[in-house]
Amino acid sequence: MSRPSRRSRGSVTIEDVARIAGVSAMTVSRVINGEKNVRDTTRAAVQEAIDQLSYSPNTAARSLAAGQATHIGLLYANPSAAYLSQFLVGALEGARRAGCHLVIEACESEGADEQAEATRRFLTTNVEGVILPPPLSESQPILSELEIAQIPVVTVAMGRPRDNALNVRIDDFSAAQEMTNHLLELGHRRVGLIKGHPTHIASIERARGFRSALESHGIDPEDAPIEQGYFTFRSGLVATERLLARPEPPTAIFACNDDMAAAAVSVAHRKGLNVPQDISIVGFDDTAPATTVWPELTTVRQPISAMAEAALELLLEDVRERRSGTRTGPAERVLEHSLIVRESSGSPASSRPRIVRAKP
Amino acid sequence: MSRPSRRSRGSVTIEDVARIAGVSAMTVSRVINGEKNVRDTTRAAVQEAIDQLSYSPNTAARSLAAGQATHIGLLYANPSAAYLSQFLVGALEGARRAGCHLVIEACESEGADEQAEATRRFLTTNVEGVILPPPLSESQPILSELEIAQIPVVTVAMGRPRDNALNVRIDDFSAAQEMTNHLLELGHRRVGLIKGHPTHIASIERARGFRSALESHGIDPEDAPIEQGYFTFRSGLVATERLLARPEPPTAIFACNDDMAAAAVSVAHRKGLNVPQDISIVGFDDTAPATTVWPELTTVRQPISAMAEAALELLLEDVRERRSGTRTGPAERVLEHSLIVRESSGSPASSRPRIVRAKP
DNA sequence: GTTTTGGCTGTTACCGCTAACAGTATCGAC
DNA sequence: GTCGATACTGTTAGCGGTAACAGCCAAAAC
Repeated sequence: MSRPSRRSRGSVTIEDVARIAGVSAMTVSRVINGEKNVRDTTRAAVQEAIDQLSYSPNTAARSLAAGQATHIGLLYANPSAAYLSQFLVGALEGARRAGCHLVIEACESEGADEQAEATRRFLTTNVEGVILPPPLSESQPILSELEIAQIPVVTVAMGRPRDNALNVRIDDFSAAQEMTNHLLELGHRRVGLIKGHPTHIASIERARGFRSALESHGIDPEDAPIEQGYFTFRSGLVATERLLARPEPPTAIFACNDDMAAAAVSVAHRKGLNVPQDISIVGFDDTAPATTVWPELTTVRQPISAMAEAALELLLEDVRERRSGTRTGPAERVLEHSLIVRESSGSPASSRPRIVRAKP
Repeated sequence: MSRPSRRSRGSVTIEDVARIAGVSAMTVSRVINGEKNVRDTTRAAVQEAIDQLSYSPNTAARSLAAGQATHIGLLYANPSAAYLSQFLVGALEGARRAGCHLVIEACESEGADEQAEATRRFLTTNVEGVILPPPLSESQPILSELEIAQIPVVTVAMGRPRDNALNVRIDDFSAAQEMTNHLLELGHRRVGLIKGHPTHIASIERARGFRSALESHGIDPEDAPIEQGYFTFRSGLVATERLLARPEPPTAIFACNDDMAAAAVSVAHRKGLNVPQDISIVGFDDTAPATTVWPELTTVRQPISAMAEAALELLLEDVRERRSGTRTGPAERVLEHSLIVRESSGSPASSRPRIVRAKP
């Protein structure tokens, strides 16, 4: 039991593992990093030593020695708070695993010049790659500025991948289709849509999915009540008012995110309509508002945290490849979504009376 | 222009700065870390070299060499998403500056055993200190478990600091008092309160501030309509229903957080009441719901990000002190809050007619 | 048998920074 | 003039890993 050296944290190091396993530190390093060229028996011995000491590598030493990316930027703008916090949790987890730091900054302005300016300012922090969650993933000024700086970028939830780009998304088209089918199968025929922000490709994809589902059920999408929204609660209020003011108001409303769906519920209640008895309302994203309003929203779950992690992974891979000169070009990862049915959707009143009448 | 060494990132190092400034690397290090014992002229020369090269220290090398804390835990449980994301942004910024990593984990369960178990599991990740934002800052099972493990802890928004504890908070009592005064000065006399979660000291402090303000305006707090809430939107709905069902409903409602205030607005609308003409509704925290509902909420701004940063700072200081054996004992930091007046508060109907009548 | 090949492992030299300690210069005190 | 004390600055030796390269050895090729 030798006295630990000067600054030792008393933590388990790769040397300790090497000693126990009877190999060199380098071999342990190889095992940790999953390199091949290590005999199976050796690998097993090392692994056992690692488990025995419950060793975990020091990320600081690791990134220092390997000279890997240490700072990854995350530029965000005011998505819903719920979306952001989930996204941050995922990105953080990925950053911890990779041993890199997240430099996060808000870019709330909408003007092209301000955005470009903010991006340039951001780049002075020496980040080696940038993650752009929506809505900034669609911001041309920012993307151009990053391209000029030759910084690798990964966009999240961008529908139309750029050339040479990294992107993580879900299949918005299919998701919207499934949700619309859910409403149609409940018996709804007049289904309204509150679209998302018009410049977001995700909105366009969701609207396409909506139309496609209607068509496959023999309904002309041209007749469907559709209102423009902007992903904000406020825009949801306006759109819902318009939908309900129509001569033939819809019996179900599909809002392109949960914030707008929550707004729709609020308007419905204000007009004395019960959800889902009088009107079904469904959302998209499965963020906090989906479960804080009453009734809880039927919605599409996006794996937001996982998307953030995937984005970070993709980005780090690209940074490494650029360093070693082995670019593999654009990459896109599409993650799984799922339909979450809660209490805000049900059969329309027009189809329920039949059941009532069927009673003796 | 010598060829850079093997793994060089081509980035500016402390050596480059030292060369330009004509001193040793150690002196540069001293300047960076703000140590005294550096002559002013030397310090200036170094600073100039730093600026000239726009040098920024490599955090990995720094934490490796200094052996400082590298992993700080953040255990959270379902506060409002808005609160969490702001908190994370602040904590992240602090972590980046300090060059440490944030290990964050959710602990949603409410049971004491599950919380203790989750805490123990969390501790296997070798974090050197833990940040507890509300509501976990009040969780006895977690605090006990951390105390057993002898891990430094900083609580956020805990009203009653434990012995030997680090805590960051705002002055909830004064803030609630100011908010209540605001309503009273608008002319309200029947002001209702929706309390926060009963076990949170912050709730108790806010209720105390509320009562104190009433008293100083000659109103008996015992007569004030007060309902219990739990900081959730749902609980706000119930509490508001009760308040408005009273024989003499309040003309103003002070909800102890924004989520409940948003719920109050929603109920008021459902009952056909206009805000603030028929009823004033104010919140607390200034999180996202405050500005997503209509009308926007008058509320108290808590500097959530700054609180997170302060918490991290306090914690790291403590970790360092423990290492060097110079404990300074408990520390608390109280940050400034501010009253944000928006559209959800106004004079009560009963006091407005007088103004109308005063017209010719 | 010798050479080559390729899989596996160890050695060395760092990555960029800082703790600890070892000077060196300056100044006042004796 | 010598001696401490004080203020400043430099040197050395790591922190805990990994890149690059140098072996070593058995199997394959000549």
